[in-house]
Amino acid sequence: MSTAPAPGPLPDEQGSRHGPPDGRAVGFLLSQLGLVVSRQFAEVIAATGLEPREFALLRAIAGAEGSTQNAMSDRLGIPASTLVAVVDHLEAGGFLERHTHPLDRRSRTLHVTEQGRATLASAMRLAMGYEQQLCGDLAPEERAVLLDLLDRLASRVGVTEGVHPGLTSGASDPSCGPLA
Amino acid sequence: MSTAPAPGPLPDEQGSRHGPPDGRAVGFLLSQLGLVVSRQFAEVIAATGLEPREFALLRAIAGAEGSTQNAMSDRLGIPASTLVAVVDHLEAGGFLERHTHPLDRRSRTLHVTEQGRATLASAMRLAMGYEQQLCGDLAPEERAVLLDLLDRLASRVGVTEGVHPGLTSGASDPSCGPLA
DNA sequence: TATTGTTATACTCTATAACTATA
DNA sequence: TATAGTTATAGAGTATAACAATA
Repeated sequence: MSTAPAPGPLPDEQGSRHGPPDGRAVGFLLSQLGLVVSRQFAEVIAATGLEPREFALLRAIAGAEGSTQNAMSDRLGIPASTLVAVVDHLEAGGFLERHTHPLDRRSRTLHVTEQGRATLASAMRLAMGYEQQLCGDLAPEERAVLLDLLDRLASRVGVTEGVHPGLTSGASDPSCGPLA
Repeated sequence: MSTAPAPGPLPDEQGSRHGPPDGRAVGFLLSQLGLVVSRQFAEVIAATGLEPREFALLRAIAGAEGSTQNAMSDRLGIPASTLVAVVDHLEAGGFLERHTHPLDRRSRTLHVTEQGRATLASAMRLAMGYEQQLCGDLAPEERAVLLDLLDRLASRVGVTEGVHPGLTSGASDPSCGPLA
């Protein structure tokens, strides 16, 4: 699947009245902003040694201590084979540990270490700081309005709450089909 | 550069008042929406045989007929070596032609064919249709408000109008630095 | 010697599918 | 026979640098 961006705003064609009345495109802006915000977010939390999806996984485990890799794979939409590498890296960094499941020795349960929790908290603070900075020009009511509008687009477009499509295996993703 | 997505919304930590008051994150929503919208847009215009960046290039050339590859490379922020493949594909599809520059035989000027123009117009209609569908739940004033808010975020975050960061070479991109 | 376009190389990312050890 | 995790392999995409033709 090509994850290539939308190519530009959509100026009116003279005469035809199909397009937006102002020649600007919500889709293009979202595509631009989404990419830039993702990159900047990655830069911001890089100070903690975490990549975004490692942060996401660590947070998910912290909220469901002792889950198996399989469970996490399902929950985050990350293919099992991909998850292995992420867990490897987090374990090598001392952020989490694998234990063998007491009842099923095929399974590994995942546990956040003390260092993992500290790092997670620190990454959380950085993330919230970035959110504040990103919205620094917006009055609180404006931010509320923006959140509402984005939420409506998100539900229209078929985005699952809290699950990022970038972590999901894209090819067989139905939400990625012709149109929602 | 990792273009990995932001990992999730940001629930309040009890006590500390650094985060958003509602536990939802504009950054995360933008990251989610941007990716999904990009994918859907690609699906929508795929009917024309164009990929998003081919669409972008074809549009740019149509608006600056006879430009050289170098000029286009600069303008869109696509590395010259990458542009070659895109132009190759567009030329093979009959959408544009390379001519040798009359004054400098190193340079190739780019020209949209008749078929290219027809296809471009068709892709444009599809794109505008997608924009309409995307914003179908929004009243016109709401859409105007959304555009205004997104524009303000975009300028704050350092997004160049009409230039998509996904086309730009990410590594050496200053707008991708620690923070804007 | 510098520049345009091209090609070659290397590197990252990811998905598919084989493989192991348990069940 | 089926499942959890792992490893291996192959493909897409892209950036870097070498290259040929021209200036």
